[in-house]
Amino acid sequence: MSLTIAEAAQRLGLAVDTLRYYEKDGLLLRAVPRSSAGHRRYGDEDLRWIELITRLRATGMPIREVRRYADLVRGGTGNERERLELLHAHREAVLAQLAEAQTHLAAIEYKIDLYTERLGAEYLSA
Amino acid sequence: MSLTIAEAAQRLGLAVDTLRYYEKDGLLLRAVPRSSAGHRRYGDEDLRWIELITRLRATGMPIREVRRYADLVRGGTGNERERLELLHAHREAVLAQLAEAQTHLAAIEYKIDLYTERLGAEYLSA
DNA sequence: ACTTGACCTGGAGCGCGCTCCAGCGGCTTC
DNA sequence: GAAGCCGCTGGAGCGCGCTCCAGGTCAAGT
Repeated sequence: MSLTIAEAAQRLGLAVDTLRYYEKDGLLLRAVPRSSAGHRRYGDEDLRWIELITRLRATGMPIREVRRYADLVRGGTGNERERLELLHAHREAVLAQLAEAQTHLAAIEYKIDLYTERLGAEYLSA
Repeated sequence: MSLTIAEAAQRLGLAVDTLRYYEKDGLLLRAVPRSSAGHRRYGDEDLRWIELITRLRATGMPIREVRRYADLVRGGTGNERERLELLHAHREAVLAQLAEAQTHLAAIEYKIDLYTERLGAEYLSA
């Protein structure tokens, strides 16, 4: 029902240091609850939230903007429009970045084709 | 026919410092030719090469691997297969990265839909 | 002759996002 | 009760990819 930091890290594919860093840096919705020994216990909600911000990070959102989003959610009801705007802007940025990457990829693939052709010819002439 | 570093930077969308840095770091195929005053003059080939490595960079290839590729090309004929392997591996990495980004994006869009719905309901009830 | 401005070099500095470390506390196992 | 192990904290350190700076050279304009 609740995981140690090592278990959470493994499940999320993050380092334990990263989990502590995210918490210290205000990226989480709350201070993660502690056991009697003062050890963190990650609950389902913590895990789901961290999964979401991991997706934001993995699509290029900077830490500081993730924090802004977390601040909004922590702020409670009433700023949904702002949250939506933030996510929407990020979506647009990701789409633009994907399109750009595809253009670059096409150029790189063209280069690959040139080499493949060249090596094919060499192979035939050998 | 040949450009100053400022002109080259503008055309390539890079900073002049970045151009000098790339050269110092061995990412270019040759030392860029100089004017009598010792100022760099970028020729067409220089520009085309930098354009290519900019695409590699923009798709996430680390500097050190760009250098490896440049080393190969500088090495002359005979290592085409290695070059091809490097580019091919990069292509695979980019494709994987694009696929992953799309998965993350879908999850983020789901979240956006939730907010949109919520705000829509609020609008109707207002 | 002097100013201006673009460029040069070597090297320091920086923002980002972690990652590592020392020193310590507290369960569990023998 | 000693040893091992996991986790804690605050803070330093690091790799990446630039970016900035001081101090200097050179060519052109006035």
